[in-house]
Amino acid sequence: MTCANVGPTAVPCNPPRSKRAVRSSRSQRPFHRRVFPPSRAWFPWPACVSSLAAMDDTHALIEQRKAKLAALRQAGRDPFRNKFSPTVSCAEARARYTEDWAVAVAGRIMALRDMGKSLFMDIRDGSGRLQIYIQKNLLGDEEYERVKQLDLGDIVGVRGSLFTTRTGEISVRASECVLLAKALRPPPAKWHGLEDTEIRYRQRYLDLMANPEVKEVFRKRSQIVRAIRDFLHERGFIEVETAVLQSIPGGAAARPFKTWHNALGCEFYLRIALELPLKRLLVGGFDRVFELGRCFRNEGISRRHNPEFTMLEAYQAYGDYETMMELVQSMIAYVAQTVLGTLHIQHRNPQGEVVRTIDLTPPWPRVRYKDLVRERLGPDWFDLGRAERQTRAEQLGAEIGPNYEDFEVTQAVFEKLIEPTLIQPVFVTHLPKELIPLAKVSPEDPTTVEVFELCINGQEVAPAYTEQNDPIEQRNRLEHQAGGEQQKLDEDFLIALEHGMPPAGGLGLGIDRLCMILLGQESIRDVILFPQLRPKP
RNA sequence: GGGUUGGUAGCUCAGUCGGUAGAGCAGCGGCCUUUUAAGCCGUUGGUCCAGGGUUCGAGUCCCUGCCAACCCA
Repeated sequence: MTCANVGPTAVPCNPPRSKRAVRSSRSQRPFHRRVFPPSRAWFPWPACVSSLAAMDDTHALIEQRKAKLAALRQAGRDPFRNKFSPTVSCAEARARYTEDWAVAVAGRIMALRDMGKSLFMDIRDGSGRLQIYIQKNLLGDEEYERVKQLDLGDIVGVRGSLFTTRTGEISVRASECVLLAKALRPPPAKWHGLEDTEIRYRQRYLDLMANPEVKEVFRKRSQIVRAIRDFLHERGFIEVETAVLQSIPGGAAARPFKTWHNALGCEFYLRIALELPLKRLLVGGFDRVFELGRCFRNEGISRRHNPEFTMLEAYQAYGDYETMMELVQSMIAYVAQTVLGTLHIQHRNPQGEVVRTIDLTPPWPRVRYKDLVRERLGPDWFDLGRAERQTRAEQLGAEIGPNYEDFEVTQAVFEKLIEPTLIQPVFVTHLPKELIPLAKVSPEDPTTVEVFELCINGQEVAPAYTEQNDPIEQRNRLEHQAGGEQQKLDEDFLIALEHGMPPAGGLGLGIDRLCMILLGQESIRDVILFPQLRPKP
């Protein structure tokens, strides 16, 4: 739909930082206390959410529909049928049109054009739209009057034969038109679509009903996920499903959601990453595994952040970060080609103008972190004194904490100034080892680690490492990360590593963000069917 | 958490300087048997987000709250 300028992420991140922390770790923001004032006693819906949903059921529009419902029941007509079997979908009927073809179709009434003794009706099913033509002399007076009682939004089944109207539109000349489900509430719109963002997100069904392009986004999202699965299966990966409830949330630095198991009488956390269980599976002998799963982080909500989001993590034994580089590059190119039929992704603004084109044609450039920093911030950046660097960073607009180490200062500037400019895909490699304590040190430059961060559209989309498989080193790092809180150590994971984990490459990929990029959506809410909003009081 | 913008009929939106609450579509009643944003005539529909305040008088000005979007943390 739309795509505006991509702002900087500008969230200074404190190490240790996990690869899986695709979403920058953010400061805890307590939500407003939730207030539940006494509900109005006459109000029938406990969770009234919008003016549309809040239509009191004594509203005239609802009253009229209920009256029609009652009349139907009185006449012995069931307004909610159990079954009607269409022989074709609306799209099929149009695509495979032959004159006088007898069909049965079903769908929601989207438009009614009453001509007196005949009327036209547009119905829509999951496949698309189809016009129905209803004539009084074909149906008989009684049935015709019943059809005239139908409302926009009702779901009907129609039998008849195909023909083409004078203006060339494929239509069904109805011999029968039965109500399958009465809509008691009016549909949101006719041609404006539904624009109220709050109703769009809270009552997504209305959004899908009113805005075909929204439906297309989610259809494509489904195809994207499917293409990812196909690609990985083709490469010999197996898909697994690991536990969402964890007693120690690991694999990233993020605040978890807490929950409680009644029978076990203990606390659980919703997982914040998929990493640790998948590595256990490497130890167990699955050499290529992936999981597409929901992760949960108890942090802020924004255009780029939803509390629950979908991650892909893939691990390949006997691979390294370069293996994963090839993997993710091929995968995203495959997905784009398969789902979109192109490697050139156009992002448009609300006016429909192309604001940028992302070229996913492989190979994507690789650049070392330090080289990129020198190029953008000056060749002498790493030769500056501590104070001088901080001063320059602040001049450049980065927020620098008082106790920042040198690498943190650099990273803050990187995230604020460099990352947002990385629109075309690029692998930023060899990050300073302090920044990512969970990857393996690079033999060629021991101040860096074997990692990459894939940046597209000004955001980090997919980080990958050569995975740490030294259990002693891993324990040191995790202990450091836990800050001495032993209960946060996933002891079983460390024991697993002690049994020997093959050298491996690991990849994390934010599916929601990938969808944003591929589908040109500027808000994560537009690629998540039911984004989290504050519950209405 | 901070800033900005917004919340008016079922939907999309106007509402001037503070002076009777508006339009299109939807709905309802008519006319119309190939229309398609059908058309024509008539018509119903409002807790102007909520609560305070200023004022003779508030959709409009002020304060507080709620919800959302965007920007920033």
